[in-house]
Amino acid sequence: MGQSLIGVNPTSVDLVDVGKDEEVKMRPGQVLHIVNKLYPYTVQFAEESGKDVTEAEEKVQAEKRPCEDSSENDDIENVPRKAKKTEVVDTQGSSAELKLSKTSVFPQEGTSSKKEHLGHWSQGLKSSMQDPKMQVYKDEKTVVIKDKYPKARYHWLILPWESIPSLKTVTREHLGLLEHMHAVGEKMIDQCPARGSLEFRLGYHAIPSMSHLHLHVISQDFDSAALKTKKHWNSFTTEYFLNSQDVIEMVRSKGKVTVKDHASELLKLPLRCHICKQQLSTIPQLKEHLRKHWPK
DNA sequence: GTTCTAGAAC
DNA sequence: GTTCTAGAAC
Repeated sequence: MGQSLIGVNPTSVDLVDVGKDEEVKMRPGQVLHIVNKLYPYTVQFAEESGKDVTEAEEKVQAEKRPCEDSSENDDIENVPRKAKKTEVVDTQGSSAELKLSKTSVFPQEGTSSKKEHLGHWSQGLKSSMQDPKMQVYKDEKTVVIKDKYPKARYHWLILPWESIPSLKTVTREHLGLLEHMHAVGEKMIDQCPARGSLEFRLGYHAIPSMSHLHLHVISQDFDSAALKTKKHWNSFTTEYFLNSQDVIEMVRSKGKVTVKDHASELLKLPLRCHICKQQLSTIPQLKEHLRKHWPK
């Protein structure tokens, strides 16, 4: 869902959709008074050393260093950084009963009942994707980061700059973007020194844990210390993992993505090698088995 | 999504 | 006794 801003007209509420290609230019420090007649807000754009999303898009510094594994990832996740895009300041005491309509301003800000959402772990990608130290590639539409807990030797996430919560909100309007994300994923593979020896898959989790649409690009060795549970395994090796190409085709034909009802049960399936289909009883045994399929 | 750990499984 | 999994996390 795209963000929307509410007009300043004090007597009527105008919703301006800026979701697609938001063109609301705000400068750091500029103050925008967003006034829902019942719920006044002041949105202030905090300074961010020239790293506003829109600016980042304009820069389009298509830098690529996919596979050169640099140092260890700094653990800067879930720390709600001050230099976010916007700050919402409640200029009036908030009344508990007054809720912003669903299509209202900044979905993640919540209303008042429950707070934290931006600092919640499920929102982690939103901050990671903005962190230059995490970015491995970026262009006008997307950014690529390495999965913080890679489940294989190579595991990237392709994310759109546009705020799309998940596949649930994807429509035909997004087809071009989905195809671009796929193309970027393949470009990452092309750049990878192991492209000749490892297989790769590109796809989405049927029921992702992390908010913000993200395409997984993962090598099929599954040689990773972060791969620890049956859920991990099955989320990448059963139909829980939706091929990017299939998703694109589904959006093209149906205009949306539907997920099978039993998707969540797939995570409980017995451990089975994705290559030879042998069943293993524990994760350690599975990991030992996988070595047989490693490239020589 | 991960961490932690109780208790099931071996 | 050790390994391993699965569910809570205020």
